[in-house]
Amino acid sequence: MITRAHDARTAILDSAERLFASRGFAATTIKQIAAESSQNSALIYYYYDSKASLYRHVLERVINEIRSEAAKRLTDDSDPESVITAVVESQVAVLNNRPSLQVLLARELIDWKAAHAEPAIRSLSATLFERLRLAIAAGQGTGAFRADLDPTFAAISVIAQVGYLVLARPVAGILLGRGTDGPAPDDIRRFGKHAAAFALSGLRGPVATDLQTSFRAEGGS
Amino acid sequence: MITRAHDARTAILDSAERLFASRGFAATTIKQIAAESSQNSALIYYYYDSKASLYRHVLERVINEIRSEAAKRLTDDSDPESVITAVVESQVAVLNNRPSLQVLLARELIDWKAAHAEPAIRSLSATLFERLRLAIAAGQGTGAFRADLDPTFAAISVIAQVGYLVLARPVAGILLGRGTDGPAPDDIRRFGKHAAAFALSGLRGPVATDLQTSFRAEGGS
DNA sequence: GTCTATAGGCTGATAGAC
DNA sequence: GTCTATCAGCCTATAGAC
Repeated sequence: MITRAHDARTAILDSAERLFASRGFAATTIKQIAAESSQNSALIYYYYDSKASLYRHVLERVINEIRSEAAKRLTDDSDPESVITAVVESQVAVLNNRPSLQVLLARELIDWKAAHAEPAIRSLSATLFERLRLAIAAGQGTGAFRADLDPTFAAISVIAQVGYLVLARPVAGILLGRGTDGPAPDDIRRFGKHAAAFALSGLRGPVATDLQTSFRAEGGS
Repeated sequence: MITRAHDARTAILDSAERLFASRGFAATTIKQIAAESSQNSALIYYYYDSKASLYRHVLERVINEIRSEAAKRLTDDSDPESVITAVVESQVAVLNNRPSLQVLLARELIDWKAAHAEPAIRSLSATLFERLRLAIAAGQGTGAFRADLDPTFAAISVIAQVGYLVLARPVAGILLGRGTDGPAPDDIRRFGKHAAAFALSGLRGPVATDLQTSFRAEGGS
């Protein structure tokens, strides 16, 4: 289960991930995966039932990595503002460290309407997203955040910012003057800081209430 | 140039747009397009040089529709806040009226890194996006918006919200309790209203004042 | 302009030697 | 486990009748 066999299996999975991410499922051939991983194309069918099965295994691994990366950054005792910052920072980290993860997920969304990833997305939704939503609702409860926003909509607005940078990478690159290769890693880091500040500012609302007179200068300190 | 010929040509274009949008370029075959449009598959090669050429024509038409739809909603004398609202509403309108337009653009981004759409995106960037960015900068100049945000980043945050709903449609659907088919048209309308409000709130900042000095009362909850 | 027929190439997948 | 050889089917694209 380990050593040579493990290596070949993993090499196939790695190459498949790269190619599925960069070209898409339909445009990637088994022979391309074999060549990229320096393995025999028939060996792919020894380890995986079909191209579709290989894709499902690739996707499963990607989803687990995204889940664990995100979970790692969320401690249980965070205040609402920290939760929001942590979520955005986690998006930036995944995006900068393993770009193909989110690209592959993006393709899954658009190519299969998330048919393979639906259980995983529901799971992430029930844990991570729900945590973000509850943090926003909690902030509204204490008066820290304006109460007239729908917490679910607001949570989507939080994740949408960096999410858009992933999904519309070439557009973001052009808008930032970097061309269609997309934003540079440092652009993404800086945009992440902006996104967190923008979201917090949007949540706090236009006027600090009498009960909640604390705010901090973002970007200045 | 009109009547029968025009009809066949347009029918091919229509079906190609639908199929390229829903399945992607590589997964769509010429015969599928022929069947969907009730035309002979060889006729497609009479009107278009190749599958790739047909795709480019489809994309060109889509881009022109997006551009004209967006331009229609932007008058020249709008104040900063109206510009932001108009941009978001224009996104919602396109998304609800012609969903395949933005899906096709999304696929172009991810499948070809916007290689075919780059000139159009640059053009849109130089007009529409620049207009949004300048509106934000103008608002900052009058003190209506907080000055510590990068106008380009802020403009991306504005368009990212509805943009994410398009690109991550199945995710948004799950998060909103609608399943992988994505948000309902009414969800999108309501989210559009939220997105404009959220963006304006984020831009206005925690205090409505022309002075950007702020109190330091950390952890004041 | 619209059709039938088909070429030529590549794809996913399998059989079977080692 | 890893390899070679190969098949059946589908794909884009073209030739040529009408």
